[in-house]
Amino acid sequence: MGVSLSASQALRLWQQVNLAEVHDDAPDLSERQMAILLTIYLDPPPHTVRGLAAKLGVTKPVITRALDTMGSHKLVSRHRDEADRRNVLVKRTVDGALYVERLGDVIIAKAAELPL
Amino acid sequence: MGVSLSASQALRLWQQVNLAEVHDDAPDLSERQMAILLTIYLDPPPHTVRGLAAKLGVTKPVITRALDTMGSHKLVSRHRDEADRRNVLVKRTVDGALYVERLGDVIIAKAAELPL
DNA sequence: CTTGAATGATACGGTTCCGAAACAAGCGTT
DNA sequence: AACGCTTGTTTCGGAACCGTATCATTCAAG
Repeated sequence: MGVSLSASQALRLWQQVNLAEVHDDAPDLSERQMAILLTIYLDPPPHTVRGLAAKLGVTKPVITRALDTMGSHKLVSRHRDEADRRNVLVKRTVDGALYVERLGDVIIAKAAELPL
Repeated sequence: MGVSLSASQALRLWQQVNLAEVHDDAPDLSERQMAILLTIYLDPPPHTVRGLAAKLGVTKPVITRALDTMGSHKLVSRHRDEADRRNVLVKRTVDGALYVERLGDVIIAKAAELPL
């Protein structure tokens, strides 16, 4: 169970992927935005503002603002929960799925290049 | 040569490490700041503003501002190059080394927890 | 109904960041 | 000394983000 990494490999991987992301034209996401985006795409729905805030250990406005920004980039979308109209359900988008998929490819590629 | 990751593992690793970083009290670094910090700590010196800008593919003010912020957090330090006083040499700090070391530990731990 | 709790969004003052342009300082050559 | 060239910083208006507090809407229970 698990993937074994040396300290050198772990940090080099982090550097290489971050360098690749910075080099790209893709929108630079903050750590918080990245955590939100990946949680939406990896964890089972539904995803609410409150739930995301709890999972990240941050306040609700942080989530609202991050969704504003990522929504303007079409990475996520918001919909009222018709069952309980207080809730906002955060959902995936085509662009967001492409972004996440591409990120995964970069991580895999950089991991494959790591020296032993 | 290299570490083999599935798409699911790669993305889950990225999520878990980002979640851990967000949850921490440690200063939230942007992707660019992270790339700079790791380059300073992993790549051989000397590190200049111009060199970092070239490696990241960004303009010099981006580096200056990132060094301002990270310097205020004591993660890096700046020193004039006495051989050529136009240059600024970016150097490591004790706090920065601790930050990087801790990050490496988190990555290793999260990688070890990945399901097959 | 009305009240209270829950959920998201918004307002506020302050900080950081952006890209582009202008600036300041140091070097090397003449 | 004076000129270009390199290096790093600063400035500018505009945007994003922070934490705290407040607001608006909705639900659910009395």
